[in-house]
Amino acid sequence: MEANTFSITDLAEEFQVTSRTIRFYEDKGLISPERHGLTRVYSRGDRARLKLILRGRRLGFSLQEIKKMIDLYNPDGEPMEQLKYTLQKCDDQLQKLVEQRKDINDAIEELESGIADLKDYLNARIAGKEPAKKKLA
Amino acid sequence: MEANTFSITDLAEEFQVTSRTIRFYEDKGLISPERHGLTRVYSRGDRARLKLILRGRRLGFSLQEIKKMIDLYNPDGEPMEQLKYTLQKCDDQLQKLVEQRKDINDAIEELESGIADLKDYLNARIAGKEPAKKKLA
DNA sequence: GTTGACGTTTACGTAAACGTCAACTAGACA
DNA sequence: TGTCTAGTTGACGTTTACGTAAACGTCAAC
Repeated sequence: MEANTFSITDLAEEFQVTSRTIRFYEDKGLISPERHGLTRVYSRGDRARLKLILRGRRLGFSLQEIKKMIDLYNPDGEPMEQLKYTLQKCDDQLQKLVEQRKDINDAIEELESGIADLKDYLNARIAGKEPAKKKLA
Repeated sequence: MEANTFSITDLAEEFQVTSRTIRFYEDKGLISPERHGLTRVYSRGDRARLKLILRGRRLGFSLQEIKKMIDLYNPDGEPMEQLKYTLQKCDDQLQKLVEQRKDINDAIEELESGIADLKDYLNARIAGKEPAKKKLA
């Protein structure tokens, strides 16, 4: 059977983050493992929560946003509010990402044509040996 | 005829940046206008250089990288070195942007499917909430 | 002679997400 | 007992691209 508790390095290794990062998340209130003395002991729930945090990060959410989504989740109550909040945030983030993608696509296009121009110019210089000195845009 | 010199606010307005930003670029050695007394006076060349800087920013280059590209440009010498450097940097940046785009596309996909799931779940909850009574769209 | 617009400098603040370092402790092993 | 390892805390450092404030100069207009 798999373990039911984990050390900080267990999780750090599993998810490829530093233990400092995990402690940082704790500082920010995103996760709060139990303690045996001073030592942090992570439950399966904590592990799942960390997974969620990292997933949120991958999707481009800020730690604050992630914290809100998690805070809102109350196992006793209706999950509606949390889900609605999360859904809204996801929609927002989706918009942001779509815009970013557009910006990046534009930049890529501009770069590609710029690169092509540069290459042409360099090739011409090499081929023509010494064409006239011209000004670049 | 158009003006041959510009004040800092001229350029700030033309390119939609704050004068603070332009001074910041000067701090970083990206541009160095003449002075009349203390006041900065920008030539057409300075203006063109600023344009290049902002273009570089749009394409996602750091100010450091932009500085190197500009520093390398020596009007007296062969432009080959500068062009090669710039070309290399453009290629690198292109790679970075392509990777970023991929990450963003992945995130968008994940978000979209997540959103769909959430919506399904919410709709199911709403539908099941008061089964025989009302139906909420 | 004062107002207002614009300019200058220096210097500290901001945001995000950690990294780095020093100093300390607790437990395990020999 | 001593040493190792793993863990802890707190505080400060890093990066990038500026923003903001303080305190002052300059100049033309009214």
